[in-house]
Amino acid sequence: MKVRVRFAPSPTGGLHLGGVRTVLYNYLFARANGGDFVLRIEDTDQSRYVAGAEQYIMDCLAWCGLQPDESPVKGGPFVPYRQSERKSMYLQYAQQLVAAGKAYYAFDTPEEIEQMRKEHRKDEHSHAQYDSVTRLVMRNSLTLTAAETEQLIANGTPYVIRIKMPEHTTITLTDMIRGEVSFDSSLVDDKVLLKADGMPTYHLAVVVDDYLMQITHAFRGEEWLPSAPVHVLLWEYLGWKEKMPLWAHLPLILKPDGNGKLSKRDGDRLGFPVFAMNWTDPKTNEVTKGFREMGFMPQAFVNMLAMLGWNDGTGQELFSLEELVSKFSIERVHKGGAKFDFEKAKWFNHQYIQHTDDATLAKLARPFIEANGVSPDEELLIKVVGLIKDRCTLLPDFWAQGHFFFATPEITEKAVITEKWNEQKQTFFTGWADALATLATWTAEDIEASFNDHVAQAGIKKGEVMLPCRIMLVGGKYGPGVFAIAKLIGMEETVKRIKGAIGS
RNA sequence: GGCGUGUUGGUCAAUCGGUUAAGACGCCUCCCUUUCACGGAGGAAUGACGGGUUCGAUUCCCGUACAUGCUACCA
Repeated sequence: MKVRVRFAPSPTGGLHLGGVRTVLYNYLFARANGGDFVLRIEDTDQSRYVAGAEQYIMDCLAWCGLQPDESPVKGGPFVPYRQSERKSMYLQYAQQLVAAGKAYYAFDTPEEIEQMRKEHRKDEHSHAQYDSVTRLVMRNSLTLTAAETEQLIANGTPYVIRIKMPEHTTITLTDMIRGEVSFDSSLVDDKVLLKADGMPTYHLAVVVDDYLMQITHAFRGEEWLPSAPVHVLLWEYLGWKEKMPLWAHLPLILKPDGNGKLSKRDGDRLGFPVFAMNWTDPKTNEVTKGFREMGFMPQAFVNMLAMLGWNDGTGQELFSLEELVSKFSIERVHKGGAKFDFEKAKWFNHQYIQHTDDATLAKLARPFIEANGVSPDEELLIKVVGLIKDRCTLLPDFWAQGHFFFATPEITEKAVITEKWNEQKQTFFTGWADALATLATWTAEDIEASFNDHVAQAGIKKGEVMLPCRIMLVGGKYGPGVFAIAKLIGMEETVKRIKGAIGS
């Protein structure tokens, strides 16, 4: 049987780190097994619909290089891929369950349910949920006569269809990561399968669609584990047990400080992105930073995510996507959640920058440089990138570390020059600047040789003028070797900067 | 509260009964660099607790603690 996996997000906002990792694991598994990777949009909750979220999710996948084989826009043999467009398909299965005595109609209003919960919460040992004991006192097709039920439906009374959980049955499933996990059916409530608006809930939709789309392996977050018994039962009740996918519940990604699931809020609070790309909330216009805009390379981002909860056992940390495809194994995924470490994430990006050729890097860095209003010549940019990549961790660093190559910098550390300034230095720099203008060849070596000559002539220590020289050219105490900088910005500009600095 | 899941340094983590308990990030020291990084060499730092099983437990089992997830007509 052909391997088929799916990523099934709900289009309600930005795409979280954990979501991308789920996509990644799906993708790797599909590729490694010659299978299909499906993107299915789980938009059954119309009240949570967010405009643009679906497109945004697809854009994120494209940026990461994790494109689905089948999706709402790409199509495929199992169209449609949006659950809202599949609405009409679910009722029959819900009815089939009712007919088989595995589900029932429930007419309770939200207020009535809330009332029931309130009463049961008073009793410490009660479950306060719609289950095998409480369903006997609620308004549903189990407590009403068949005629009453039919009448209510005929009258257009809103109803939902709930699964009828069996009593005292142990439901066991084998998780690819956790092994056998079992639950007591009595402790699971009668989940709503079909909502009053005719839409299925996630529970029905995920089973029906996974069956219809012939999904063979289902990866999802650990937060779904408690409802897994409902899904297992549904596969059984619908008569599809043989076709049930193999489950894998992925560990959670935790916040760096304290504990708990990593949320968008933690990113804002601690100053790092949580979403793959910038997300603008269409209602509030609030922008949440993304890894892309913060200057991560997609390959580094993906590599980092792969290592968050998985390793190949050898200690290797840098993997190309192709390598991941061949080496990834779901069995080696960790059971426990991992705290997200932004410092480590940055390290990955630094590694990728070092391993990327200068021309490619120049293209990646360009938008972050142009964001500052300059548009350097491609050849120059490539040289600059090569000179400063060592000290760049994120793409915007190419501007921070290299802006002085593109425009005369503002001197921000003037004190370094002025504090110990004297006649001797004045003479040295004036003389050297003039000498530079007559230099036969403009190489870093020649520039330095000239510098050394003048240092000797002036009778001062090289160390006394090196740093001031750097400040004149760069503006601050950073950057690559001074003579390499002079070489690249050219004779005229070098002389201009030195004279400009002396003059002021 | 109930149920599920998890627990090796600050963080990510290797180990599939016997090791001086890898490696990486971060941190500290030194070297390199007349800037800052990069790089190099060192260093500090780990099996939650209590019982078993075993010749021997980080590893297997049971408790406890702690953490976390879920307990919606949300996914």
